[in-house]
This record gives sequence, C-alpha cells and structure tokens, in this order.
Amino acid sequence: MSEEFITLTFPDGTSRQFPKNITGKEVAETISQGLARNALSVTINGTIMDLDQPVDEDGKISINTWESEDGQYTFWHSSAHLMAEAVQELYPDAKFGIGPPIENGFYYDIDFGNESFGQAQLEKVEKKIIELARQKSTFQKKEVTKKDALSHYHEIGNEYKTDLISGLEEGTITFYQQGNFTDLCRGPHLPDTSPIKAVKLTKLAGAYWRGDVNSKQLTRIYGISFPKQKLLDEYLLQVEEAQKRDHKKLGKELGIYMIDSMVGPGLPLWLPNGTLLRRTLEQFLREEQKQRGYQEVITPHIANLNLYKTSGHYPYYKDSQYNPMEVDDDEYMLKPMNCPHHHRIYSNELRSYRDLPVRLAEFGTVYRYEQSGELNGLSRVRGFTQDDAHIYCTHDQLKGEIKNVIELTQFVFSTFGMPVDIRLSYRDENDEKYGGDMEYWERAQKEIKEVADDMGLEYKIVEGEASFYGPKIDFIIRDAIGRKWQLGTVQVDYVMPERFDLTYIGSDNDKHRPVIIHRAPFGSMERFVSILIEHFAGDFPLWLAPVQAKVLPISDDFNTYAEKCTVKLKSAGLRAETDTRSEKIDAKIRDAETSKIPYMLIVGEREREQNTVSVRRHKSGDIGTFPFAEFMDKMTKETITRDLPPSARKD
RNA sequence: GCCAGUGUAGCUCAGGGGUAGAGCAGCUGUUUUGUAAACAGCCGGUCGUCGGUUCAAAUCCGGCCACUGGCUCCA
Repeated sequence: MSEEFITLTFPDGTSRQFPKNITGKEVAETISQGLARNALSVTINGTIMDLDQPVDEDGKISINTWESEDGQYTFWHSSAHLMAEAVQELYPDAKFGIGPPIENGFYYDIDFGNESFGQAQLEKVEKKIIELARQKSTFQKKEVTKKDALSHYHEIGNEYKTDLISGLEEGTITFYQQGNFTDLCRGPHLPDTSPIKAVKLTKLAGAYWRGDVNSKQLTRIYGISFPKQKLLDEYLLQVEEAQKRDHKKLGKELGIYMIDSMVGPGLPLWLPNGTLLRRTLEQFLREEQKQRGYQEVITPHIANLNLYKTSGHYPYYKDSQYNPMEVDDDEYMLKPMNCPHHHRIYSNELRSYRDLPVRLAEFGTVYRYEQSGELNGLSRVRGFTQDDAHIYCTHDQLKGEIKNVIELTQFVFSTFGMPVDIRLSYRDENDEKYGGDMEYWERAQKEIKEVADDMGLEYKIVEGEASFYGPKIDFIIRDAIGRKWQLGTVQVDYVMPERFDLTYIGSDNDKHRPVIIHRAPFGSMERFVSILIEHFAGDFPLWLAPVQAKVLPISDDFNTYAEKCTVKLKSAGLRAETDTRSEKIDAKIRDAETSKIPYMLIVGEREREQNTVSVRRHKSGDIGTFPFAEFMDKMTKETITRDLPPSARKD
C-alpha cells in the first residue's frame, strides 16, 4: 500500500486508485456528475459515512443514492433530525430522546413535558419540516469531549441525552448540527436538508425510555420521507393496498370470524365460513401427520395448577396466564400450553426404546392473558388453538426427528406458496432465565445446527431467542406482499423430561431420559388463518375456499337444472351453492365476485340442453363452457392437488 | 397496562346544542334476465355506555367499555 494512494473497489468489482483522504463526494465526481448530485452518503467496508469524510484506507466502496438501502437509511436518519428541528421550533421546551431510521422511515422519541401532543400538532410539524428542508441547511459534524457533551446536556436539562452519553466510551463524541438544531449523533447525514422533498408523519405512539416500562413514557412520532412527492404518493397507495388485505376487514366480509364484546376481547368466534376453512387446514395437517407416524390425542382445557408448577411454566409466565380458580381444595388453571398434558400421557405407560419415537399431536386450545392493547383481530388473541405436537425420542433419534419435522414444516408452507426463512434461536449465555443443564443446551444447539447443515438449509443464528427450556428453529415466512411472520417453531427440550421424570427402558434394560421436540408448523390456527387471509387477499385456493362454486341460473326457468348441478357437486364432496334469487345474471355474478367465490357456473338454455356449464373464474373472467361432468372432475382434481389460485401463482 | 386516535342503521359513511340522514344489505311487490349492481315501496338507530353542564345533549365536559395504530410483552 502506498503512502499517498488508496485502492477502492466498487460494487461492480472494479478497483481504482485514489489519493489518500479523498472524500466520498470526490470519488462520486470522478464517476459522473449525476452520481455526485444524487449521492446521499458513502459506505466504506460496510460502514456508512458522510460524503465529506476523508477515506484513508483501502476497501470496498459504494456511493449511496436513494436507490440503495444505505442511502435510504441516511436519508431517513437526517429526516429524523429535521423533524426534531421542526419540533424544537414549535416546542422549545421539548426534550429529545432517540431518533433512528427504521425499515420504513424514522421516528423520534420526544418528551413534551405536560404539553399534550396529538394528531392536530402533527400537521403543523409536517409543514414546518418542509419549510426547514427548503432552507437547505447543511449538516455539520462537530467533535466534542464526553465531559463537554455531558455538561451541555446538563445545562439544558435533557436527562435522556446525558443518560445516553454516560453509556458511551470515553473519547470524542460527535454532534451534528443543521439550522438551529444540534443533536448527539454518530451520523452519518446528508450533506444538507434539500433532498428531503416530501414528508408524512404517520403515527403517534407512547414509547418508554429505553424500552423500560418503569421509565418515563415519551411521545414517539413516526414518519417517512422521500426525495420526490411522487414517491410518497406511491408509498401511501401501497399502504392503502395492504390495508385492503387486512384480515380484520376481509375476515368480516368473508364471514370468517367475529369478536363480540359480550363474549370478551381477544376471544374470537369462528363463523361457518371460517370454521370450514380452519377444519380444512386441520384436516390437511392431520392427514400429513398420520402419514408421518403421529398419534392424535385430546386433553381438557383446565388443569390442576400443580401441573404447571411441575413444568415450570407457572412462575415464568404467571403474568400472561389467567388467574387460577379454586376448585374444591385445589387450584386449577385454564391451560396456557398443551405440553404438560402430553408429558403425562407419555408417562401413562411404561415406554420401551422399541416404542420410541412417540409422537403425540393435538389441536389444543390454550388461553393466555395478553395485555389489552396487544389484541389484534385473529393474529393476537386470548384463546387460541395450537397445532401442537410433542415427539419423545432417544438421543440417537433426535437428529432424524428434527429433520422430519423440518421437512413437514417446509412441505406445509410450500403448499401455500410461502417462502420460508429459517432462524436458529440459541440461548443468551449471560441470561439466567433458561432452565436445565448447560451441557444439554450445548448439545441441543449443536445438533440443531448439524441437521440444518446436513439438509443444506440457509439459516441465521440468533442468540437470546431460545425458549426457557431449549433452543429453537423458527420458521419465518414471507407473505404475498413481502411481509415477514414468525410462525411454526421446532424446539428441543432436555428440561421437561427431567421435571416430569420421563423415562424409557433401553436395550440395556436400564431407565433412560427421552428428549422432547415441541413443534407447531402453523403456530396457532387463529394466527395462521389471519396470515392466510392477508397472503391470498381473501382469494383462497380452491381447496380452502369456504364456498368453492356458485351455480348461477340465468332465470328462474333454469333453477331446477342449477339445483341439480349443485347437488351433484355436493355429492362429489365439493362445496357449492345455487343462487336462485330473482336477480339479473350480472348481479349474481357481481355478488359472487365480491364474495371471492373461485368458480361461477352460469347455466341457461344452452347449458341445460347440452348438460354443460359456462364457467367464470374469480378475477379471471369467462373461461369457457365445459360438459358438467368434466368440469366437476376438474374441480375435484384442483382440490386434491391443492393448486394455488391464478392470482397467487408465480409462473 | 401505557400513549394517540376512533365509536351514528347489518355494512360503508355524512351530519352536529333544539332531539337523525344517504348508499348498500334485508323484506315485499313488479321484472325472467347470457358474464361485475333491474325498478318501486317498506323495515331498520335511546348516535358505545354511565354520569355532568344546559331550558334542551347524539352534539360540550368527565369516567368506563370496545376497537384501531404504536410502546412493553410474547411459551
């Protein structure tokens, strides 16, 4: 390496030499004026930096524009500062907490003291932001000592910043200033405020300082900003589109479920259509599990508190369980999980190594006390049904069983056309909440990883995400509009066998401890159905649609033929209805379309004469006339093969 | 639980100190229809709930309940 020159490698793989301490801006200028104009920041060896920061080492460089993630990050980071400046102008007494960029925009946590801050105030701040952005204030970096930084914030009485600075290491601390606003900040920032052309403050929320319930609650203002008004409009449109898929809206329209205040918040009632959908899903999984050697069991909804004391759940999760009730001289509790019941079933007989693995499955309904503010349609409820199963096996069988479970889970999600990301959740070594022997943990974590490697899976390891009794494999699925959901988990458990004194007789005629795998591909039926609704936007695959076909007679004269078709469809196991209302065919079609019925079978003179049906597919329109028997076969086949609807197919 | 917002007919929503309106849905009748809304009439609400202010409250104020978006939490 030369004293005066450094070598920088661009994203396309080309390398060039530059004078040492050249800035990102200058590098951009050597490529094109346009790039230099659009540059927001620069990423050197993975670290995002200001454009005017000198580069003094060899490495990978990318010039960040709005098109790159790092560029957006910089853009939103600066937008957060700009919003803070606007707030400061309007509320000089406001104290600022933290204000980072996030996945879609940015937020800032602000203490407004006793002043109330609501929707009306947001608009004023929005206007102010644009006004300030137009002043084209530069973001200037300042370096100060920790001592000076602390005394600055002591002086203006901002306990949040002093709290933050106290946590920083000794040495230089950086501040950024734009206009009249100075903020403790690591950076980087835009050169100036002018690229920020469109801003929308989207949400107001209470947020505890440092996420601690015992700390003061600050007002969090969420926003998003763009370099063009058009991009903001597009974003807002996209948000609107996502809202159209909202399972709470579609769940109501399609008659899937209801929440009734007299029954209680978070306790969904499954309506006929929803029940059909759920039972179909359950049947699907039940059949798969039967093939894979699971045995189904049923356990009651309450149990003696001692059961959960034995399992260790009770003290850990006391706050999220319903209070125990007194029954005779004992205490009973609504069951918050199924596992202890299954463990007792395992213990019911003496198990030989020849019996293992024992795989006990149950669609088990559990009750958990979720905080009221957390309840959300079907996706977060207080009573829900897990597609639970527990596999009791020997240590030697563990890896094979994990593999089977992963295969089952992958099969399930591929059926719905949902891509899956895999995450291995390990314990955090410094946390004491985890139960059991360290040695077991190490072993389980190692074995999970080995299986994942053997199967050639791509995965991410996350520490501190394990459950209290063992490491997990989490499946994170992506739905049709790219949102991520954590669904099924697979957990290895060396703790419960000890607590419940589970044993089997080995080939050596001695007692041994089995290992348990907990798993639930859907997670909960409620949550999974909510995700399915949003994934398909209510346009379900034929096999899941509550009503698969509606027979629409052109006029009353053809009601008899229509009814005959419906009866035949039903006897073939298909779900069909006839629309005999005295309406025009257009109206019948429209109603069927808005109810998202996959097939509309239109029958009139021609069809009756030739024993055919004229078929219209939801969202696709007329697909032609078929002999009735042939079309019935087509529907049956599509149901059995679980085809995705045309709207969800990738090809 | 906390912060912000919302609550008017089955649904979507307008109105707003003098006691309530539309469209759709539903019902009845007419219409008998060929690929996304036939026509007419009728029915339908203690304006979430309880309390306060007022001659008068759905409207203003407060408590509560529910819902929405966040925060915290999530076996």
